[in-house]
Amino acid sequence: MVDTSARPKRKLPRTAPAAATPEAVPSRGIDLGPLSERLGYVLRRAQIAVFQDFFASFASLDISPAQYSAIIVVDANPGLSQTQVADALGIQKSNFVAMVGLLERRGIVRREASPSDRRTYRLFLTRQGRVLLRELHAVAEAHERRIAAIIGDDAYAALFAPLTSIGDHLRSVPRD
Amino acid sequence: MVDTSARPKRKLPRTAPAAATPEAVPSRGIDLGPLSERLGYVLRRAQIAVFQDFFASFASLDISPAQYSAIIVVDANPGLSQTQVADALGIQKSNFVAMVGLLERRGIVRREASPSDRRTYRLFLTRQGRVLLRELHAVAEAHERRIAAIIGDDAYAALFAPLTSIGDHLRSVPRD
DNA sequence: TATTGTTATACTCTATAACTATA
DNA sequence: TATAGTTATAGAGTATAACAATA
Repeated sequence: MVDTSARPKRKLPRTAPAAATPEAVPSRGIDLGPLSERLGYVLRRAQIAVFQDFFASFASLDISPAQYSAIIVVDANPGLSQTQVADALGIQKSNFVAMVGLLERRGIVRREASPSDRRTYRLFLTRQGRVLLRELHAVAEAHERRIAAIIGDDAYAALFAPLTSIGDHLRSVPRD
Repeated sequence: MVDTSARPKRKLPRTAPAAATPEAVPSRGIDLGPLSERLGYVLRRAQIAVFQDFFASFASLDISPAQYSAIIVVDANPGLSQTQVADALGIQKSNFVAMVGLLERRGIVRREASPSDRRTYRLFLTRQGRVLLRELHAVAEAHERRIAAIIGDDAYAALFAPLTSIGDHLRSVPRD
């Protein structure tokens, strides 16, 4: 689930030379009407901007938001199965396979065969993965501070509770 | 730009029968560590939840968030060119072509040849489009009230300024 | 030369089905 | 029968290149 848009393209395009800036900035000279009072629109714009800053911040480490979240969950819960981590992140286990494979090839995550259930792998960070994670956290915190600087520390801190609440509770609300 | 993820698939899948619920809910039994203090993560989760509610709300009218935003901009700025509307929404003009075509075929938007510049079309809502827009706004407002009910009216109202600010200003912040 | 609308194309993310090997 | 990991595949969104008509 947690992923997308602001997406810098990884591979070099075959017919195209090189990506400039992803997710172009909407022009500000045109009346957006009631759009600025629609939370979905405002939320989406903010999320794209934050992800763009995230991508720019982590470009040198070549880590995406989705990878960062997976590394964090594996670190906080060593030994979880791929399915458990995928569920925790809200992504399909089938789509998680390639990501674990990549993190494993990069020496960040380790798959360990479970002794009790030979169908499952238990996931751990490698030592190198833990070192990387410290670095990632430092970059992420600078990124957070950059956002806080825009809107002020109090407004920044005040965003978490309502946004988390929306993410947690909206799905189950009945439609009328 | 403004669009995506929570995406109910429109067309019926060819190899697959039917989509159940898009963007699965992350399990809440696992420690997410510092992820819950990363604004990007929280923002993304909230945005997906809000878009899911939006899709559910507008399913019967078959209008996506991107279409809704385009209809609003055309209504608020009658006679803009496709390129201008695409720029205002932050989407590529090439990707806007199909959307205008669809809205035109559905009788919501009208393309009118510009008398002064024969390369451009001026976009307008049809009468039917304006009727639809009123309906869309009513549904959208119910959707907004549903969100406000989760976190309270004050917290809801307080989200707009900081989120808009982040969306407007983050892109131009220099990296260090 | 530059721009508008357009087509074609590639890549990413997401969702589902189906397979295998286990349980 | 059911589940874990995997593969294959389809659909949607987005980015770029290139073209014809026009400026």
